[in-house]
Amino acid sequence: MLDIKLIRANPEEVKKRLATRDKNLPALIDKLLEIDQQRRELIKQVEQLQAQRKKLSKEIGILYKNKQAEQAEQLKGEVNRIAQQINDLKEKLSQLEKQFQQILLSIPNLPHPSVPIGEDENDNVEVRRWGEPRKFNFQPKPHWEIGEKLGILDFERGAKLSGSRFTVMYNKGARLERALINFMLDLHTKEHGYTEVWTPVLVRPEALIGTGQLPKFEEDLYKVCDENLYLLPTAEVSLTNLHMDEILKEEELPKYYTAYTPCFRREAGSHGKDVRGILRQHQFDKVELVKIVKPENSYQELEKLVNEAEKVLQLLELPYRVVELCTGDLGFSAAKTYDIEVWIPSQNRYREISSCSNTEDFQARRSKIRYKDKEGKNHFVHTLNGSGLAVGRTLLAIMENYQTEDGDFEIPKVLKDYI
RNA sequence: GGAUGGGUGCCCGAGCGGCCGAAGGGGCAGCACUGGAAAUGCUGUGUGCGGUUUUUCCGCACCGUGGGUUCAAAUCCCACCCCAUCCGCCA
Repeated sequence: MLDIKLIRANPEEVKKRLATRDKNLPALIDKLLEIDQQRRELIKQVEQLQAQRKKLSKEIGILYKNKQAEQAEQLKGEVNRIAQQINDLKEKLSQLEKQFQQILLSIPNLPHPSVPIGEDENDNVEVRRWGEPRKFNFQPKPHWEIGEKLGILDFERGAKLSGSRFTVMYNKGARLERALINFMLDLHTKEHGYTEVWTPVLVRPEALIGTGQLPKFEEDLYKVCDENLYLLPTAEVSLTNLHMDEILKEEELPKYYTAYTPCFRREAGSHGKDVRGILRQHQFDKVELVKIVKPENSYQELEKLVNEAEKVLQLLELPYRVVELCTGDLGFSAAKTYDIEVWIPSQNRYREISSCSNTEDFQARRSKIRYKDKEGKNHFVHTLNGSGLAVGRTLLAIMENYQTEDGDFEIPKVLKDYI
C-alpha cells in the first residue's frame, strides 16, 4: 500500500513512476485523489458536528444535575438534529472510505528509481553470470524423459490423483527433494544467520492482503471450501505476517526467517505454458527467505539476500545468471526485484529459480508491521523476500545439468551427505 | 460437533451510561541516588485521522468488527469475527 500522504504531496511524480509499470495507473491515482478530497471534506464536517454534540451533551448532563430539566429537554432537540446530520454524512463517508481503501489496495508499489524502465521480461537487464553451461557430447534430454525412464517421476499417476501439473516422485527423486530442503535450510541457518521457522500452510485472508496477494489476485490462489482459509502460495506470506499488527523494538531488527513449505498456485493465466515436466506445478516445495529490516538498510539487505540465494546454486555448481526486473515485469508488491535464473540444458536457456524483492514499506503498511525507535516514534519496517530456492526447479536443474549419457544423472558433491 | 469464559494501550490488567484516552502494574526513556552498577525514588511514555502560525497547538475518532438504544456508550442490546478452556471425535 502506498502512503496516501506521499501521493497527495507528489501526485505527478507518483503517476510518472507508476506509469512505467502500467499506463492505466495514473488515471487510477487521479480517481483516488478525487475521492480522497471528498472524503476529507466530509471528515471535516462530521468532526465539527461531533464536537458540537459532545459539548451540548455534556451541558445536558450538568443541567439535569442542577434539576433544570426543562432547559435540558430543549437542548435534547437540538442535539437530536445534529445527530441526524452526523448520521447522514457518516453514511456517505463510509461509502467513500470503502472505495478509497479498495483503490488504494489495488495500486502496486512504486518502482525504485534504479529499476530499468521496460515493458516485459525482454527488457530485464542481466546483472551477472556464474558458471559455464556444460558442453554435452550427446543430446541432453529434458528432465521428464530422464525422470520417467528412471522411474522417479510419475506424471500419469500425479494426474490420476490430482490432475495436470501434479507429479508423483519415487526413490532417488523423492530423496533428492528431501535432501535439497535440508541442504538449503542448513545453509541459511548455519551460514547466513536465518532463524528456521515452520509455519501453517493454510492462512487467513488478512495475511494475504498484507503481503499483496489479495484482493487483486484471488484467482491465483486455492481457497479452502467452507472455510475462510487459503493454501499458501509462498512462505513469504506466513513469514512476513508473523509480525502482522505488531510494533517491534528497534533492537529486534533485523529479523531473518527461513522456512520450507509446500506452495500452491492455481496458475490461472498460464494454460499451455511449460506443460511438460515439473517446472510449473500447482504444488511445489520452496525454501523461502524473509527479512524484516530498518528502512535505511533495506537495499543493502537486498543485495545480501540475492547473494545468499546464489550461494545455493554455487555450492550445487549449477550455472546461473542474475537479472534485474524492469518496471513492467515487477511483481505487485515489489519496489525492486532480482531474479536468479538457472541454466536448463534441454531448453538451452536460463529459467527463473529464485526471485528476490525489496517491498520497502509496501507490505509493512498493509500488514501494520512497525518498529519503535529510540525516541519512541513508530516507523514502518521494510520487508524483503526471496526464494532460497524453489526446490522442484533445483531438482530439475540437477537432473538436466548432471545427466549422463546412459539416461541417469549424478548427485552434486555437496549433497552427498544429505542423500 | 456440544458447553463455557473472554477480546481494553508495547505487554499484563481494572473499569459505576456523563468528570474515561481510560486506574494499577510491567516494560521503555529521562532525572536523582552511587566510585560504578543493582535496588530504590521522581518524571515521562498509545495510535490514527483532520486542521494549523507545521519545534507548538487544537479538534475528532479509536477499548475485536459492524449495527442499534440514548441528549450522551469501553460500559446497555443485537449480529458477526477471533481467542482460550472442557467434553466428544480423530491423528
